[in-house]
Amino acid sequence: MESRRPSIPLERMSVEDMLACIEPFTAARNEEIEVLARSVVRSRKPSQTVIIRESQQPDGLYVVLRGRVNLVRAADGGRDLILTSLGPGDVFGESCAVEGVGASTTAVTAVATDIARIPADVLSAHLRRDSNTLVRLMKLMSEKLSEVESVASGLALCDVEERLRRTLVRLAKRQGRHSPADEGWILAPVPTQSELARMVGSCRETVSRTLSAMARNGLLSSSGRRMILGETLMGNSAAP
Amino acid sequence: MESRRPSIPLERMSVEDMLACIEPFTAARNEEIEVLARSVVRSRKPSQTVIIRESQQPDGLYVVLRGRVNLVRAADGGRDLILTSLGPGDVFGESCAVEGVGASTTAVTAVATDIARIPADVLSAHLRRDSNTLVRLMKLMSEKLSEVESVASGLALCDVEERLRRTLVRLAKRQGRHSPADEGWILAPVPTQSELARMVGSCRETVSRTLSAMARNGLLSSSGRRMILGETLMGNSAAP
DNA sequence: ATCGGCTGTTGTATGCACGCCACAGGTGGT
DNA sequence: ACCACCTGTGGCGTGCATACAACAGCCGAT
Repeated sequence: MESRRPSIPLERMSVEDMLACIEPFTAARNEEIEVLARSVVRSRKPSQTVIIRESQQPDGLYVVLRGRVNLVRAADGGRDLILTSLGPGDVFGESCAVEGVGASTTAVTAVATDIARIPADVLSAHLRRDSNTLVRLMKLMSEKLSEVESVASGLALCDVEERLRRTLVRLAKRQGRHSPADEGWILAPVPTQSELARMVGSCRETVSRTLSAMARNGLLSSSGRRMILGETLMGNSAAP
Repeated sequence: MESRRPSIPLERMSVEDMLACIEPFTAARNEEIEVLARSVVRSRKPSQTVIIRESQQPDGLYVVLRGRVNLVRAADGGRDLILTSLGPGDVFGESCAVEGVGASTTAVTAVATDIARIPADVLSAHLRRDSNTLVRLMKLMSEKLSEVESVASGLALCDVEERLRRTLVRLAKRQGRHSPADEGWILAPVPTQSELARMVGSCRETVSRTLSAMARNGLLSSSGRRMILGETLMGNSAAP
């Protein structure tokens, strides 16, 4: 959910500095940051680890320091949909602050990931004292809502190619970097094709076919774990 | 978003009483309710009136008093998706409280509708003074998020019949009433089939066919603007 | 009233996008 | 160098959208 790109990786910063530079804490008072920092628990999770389970109350607010975490809805039959893909600086588990409702999605690491946890009671106490954080948390939620609405409307109104386009653009804007030399955006490491398929609500085979077609048409070029998105793709950001 | 069912219709209550009994204001102090009430503007809108336009900042928080309002994402080509359908007691336009982000959906009346508006500046001032409302507003948003996530995952993972089932159940639980005599839930007035189609991301014809099939199998029975959903349908509320 | 048009609702055929199965390379990680 | 996990491709079945057609209620116009 973040566009900031700190010069030092988050996992090597002090806990205080880390908190101070991520939403929703950027406007919190210093003493509040210190109170929070004292309770933060950091840990490293292997790939495919479930951190929060759907419909259960999360035990705190989590911050992704390194790696990637997917927010997922699963159906019986093994199929599922990745609703959001979170990278360094993003937070999840906000619903621990809202009493009475469990988490709406399952959070599972896509790769080996470093995370930080702020215990639920510590966060709640902080929110009661500092409404700046509360407002910013609400802003985060409204951005997330808008994103999920885009996913939903895309599924209903667009074909696979269009959905894939938008997903790649979103990923590039958040995690990629612009490269004038290659006149495009570099996206690395690219998620696997089956992961992309679970993001756009399709199957691996179709994603493979569609990506090849887009590469043929000069919209992108991929090699190994790198992908370069042409400027043509990045143009349209308005999304139904 | 509400399950309360007041004995008196909202549009006939005093503004103060009306505010006091809807979320997110149920925990607001009395003097705050009065301050808000002084600025509330009520109005009646004909069917198909656009109240809030996507990507534009709403001019206030709206309350549905009577009728129905759809939150919609439109694509070029006339096709669109109804993400949420709001009835009496529901609110929309929360994003007027979050600076910097426009509305994520267009709000349009489905039928002739009475609404009340709380101007954006009055609401913001109130939120700064009373964090109870802020917290409840956040809870509303998280419920909405969860609902939209259900829509998205349904579109990706379920066929039309299953999506229609869930949509009907949602509508019945929110607006319908239980009738032991008919051993089922009475849903009246039912949205038109084309409206249902826009809710489940399908087309009018398919909805018609699917409803007939469900009626044949005894899952529901419909006559005119009334529909009775059998207990069988209402059972499963857990949703991927 | 009567007529015509308009809007909303339901039913039936055709075509296509895309999901599923199967198999063959290719690639990265340890 | 191995093995597990990716990726590319062909074929096939089908759910569902597109399109066409028919009918009922509603309203204003004459």
